[in-house]
Amino acid sequence: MVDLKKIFPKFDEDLIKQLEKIGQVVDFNEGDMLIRPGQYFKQSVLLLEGRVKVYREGDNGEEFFLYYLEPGNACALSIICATRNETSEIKGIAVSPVKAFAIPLQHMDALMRDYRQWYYFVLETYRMRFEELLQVIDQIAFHSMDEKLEFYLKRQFDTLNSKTISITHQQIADDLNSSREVISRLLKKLESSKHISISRNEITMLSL
Amino acid sequence: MVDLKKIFPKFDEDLIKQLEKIGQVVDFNEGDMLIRPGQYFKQSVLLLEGRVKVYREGDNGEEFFLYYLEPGNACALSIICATRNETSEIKGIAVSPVKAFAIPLQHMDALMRDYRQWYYFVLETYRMRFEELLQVIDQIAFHSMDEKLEFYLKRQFDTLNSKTISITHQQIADDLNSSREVISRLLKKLESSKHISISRNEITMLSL
DNA sequence: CACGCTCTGTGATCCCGGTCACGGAGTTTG
DNA sequence: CAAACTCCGTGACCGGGATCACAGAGCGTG
Repeated sequence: MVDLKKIFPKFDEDLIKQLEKIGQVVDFNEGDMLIRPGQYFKQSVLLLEGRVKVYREGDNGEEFFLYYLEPGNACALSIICATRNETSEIKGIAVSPVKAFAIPLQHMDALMRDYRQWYYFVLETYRMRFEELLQVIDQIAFHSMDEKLEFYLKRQFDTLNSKTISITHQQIADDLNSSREVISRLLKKLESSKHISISRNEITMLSL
Repeated sequence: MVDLKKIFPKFDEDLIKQLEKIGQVVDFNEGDMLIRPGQYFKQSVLLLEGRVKVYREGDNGEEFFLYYLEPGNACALSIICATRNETSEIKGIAVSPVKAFAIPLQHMDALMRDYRQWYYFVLETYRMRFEELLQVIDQIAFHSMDEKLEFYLKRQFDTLNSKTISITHQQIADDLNSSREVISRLLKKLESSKHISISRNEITMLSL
């Protein structure tokens, strides 16, 4: 059994016990698509281990990186869509092996009613994601490519919690819905201004 | 007293009575700023009459139109920020005289616990706004100016529920964080392709 | 080691959209 | 009605970023 208490320290014993009773652990491999565009959620999903990259998908198959889900996070949409049986056009891909905790949607009412910490958690989840979307909008509404790139890199270093990340210029271009050449050029600029250093398949932060 | 029941038909008698007991009606004039960037919410706000235009604000005072709040809507952020005493950088301006219903945040716990319809409402509010933000991201991430403009116009016609809207090209440009000249030119194109017709301070939809 | 693959660097070109400059049309105020 | 202001139309220009074309660099595999 997984230690829910460690990953969700704010939940008290009662709630943990209840969750353990009604939910179950699900495993995914790296590269699996946890959240499919247009899918109906039948359960809420809490992330226990691993990392999930969440994209918005455009009409012609373009992708735009939104945010990462990490252990202790819930897929905000799974909670809400779950409560209403709605669908949504986002895509979530495991970028490492993932353990998740699935809670069938029919228990949401009772959890909400009986456990204040649960609805705090749900609301907080939503607030955070909302905030994050607003920041994404900032970037693409008000900033030019070089600033978007910097913001993107900061988030990567930050959430991956490392000074170097393994990624190709093409992948960055995809995440930002731009093109490789542009990203390469801008990375060069960041390198010559001593903010990062570049090598094949890798970018390491010097100072941002 | 306002007829809450008419505006929130999904709420049952008990909930309505409770809301009437703990909340109060607040009036705003056209042009008033209901939601200020950086403000702390002390209450949740439900909209009873009028319309509120919600913007994201950039670092240098730019604005970007996000969505309208209409009667029956709640300011999603006021609900959540309220529960956590957080702030957020969005701006809401009354575009007509507004009646709102304010509920002090200390009652949220009880409402959530005691009234299933209330938390359905809160979650649904959030889901809708989330969805709307995602659509905004679509527009600015994947589409060019003419498509953004079309999307923008559609939303205006749609939410204002009218074939003609009163607005200047400059205002549209501001809402889309673009410039008047560009908007004028694109509107001209839409006019010559018989999708809209233009006159001073007014745009009327022909077919979109 | 040679070949092939993926990833990166760089110039040339093009186009959308932002900016500048200006004139005219419509509306309001004295 | 004349002046002043707001709103709109349009040409000229410029720059960021998308696209194309190609070369070289790094790395794996037979």
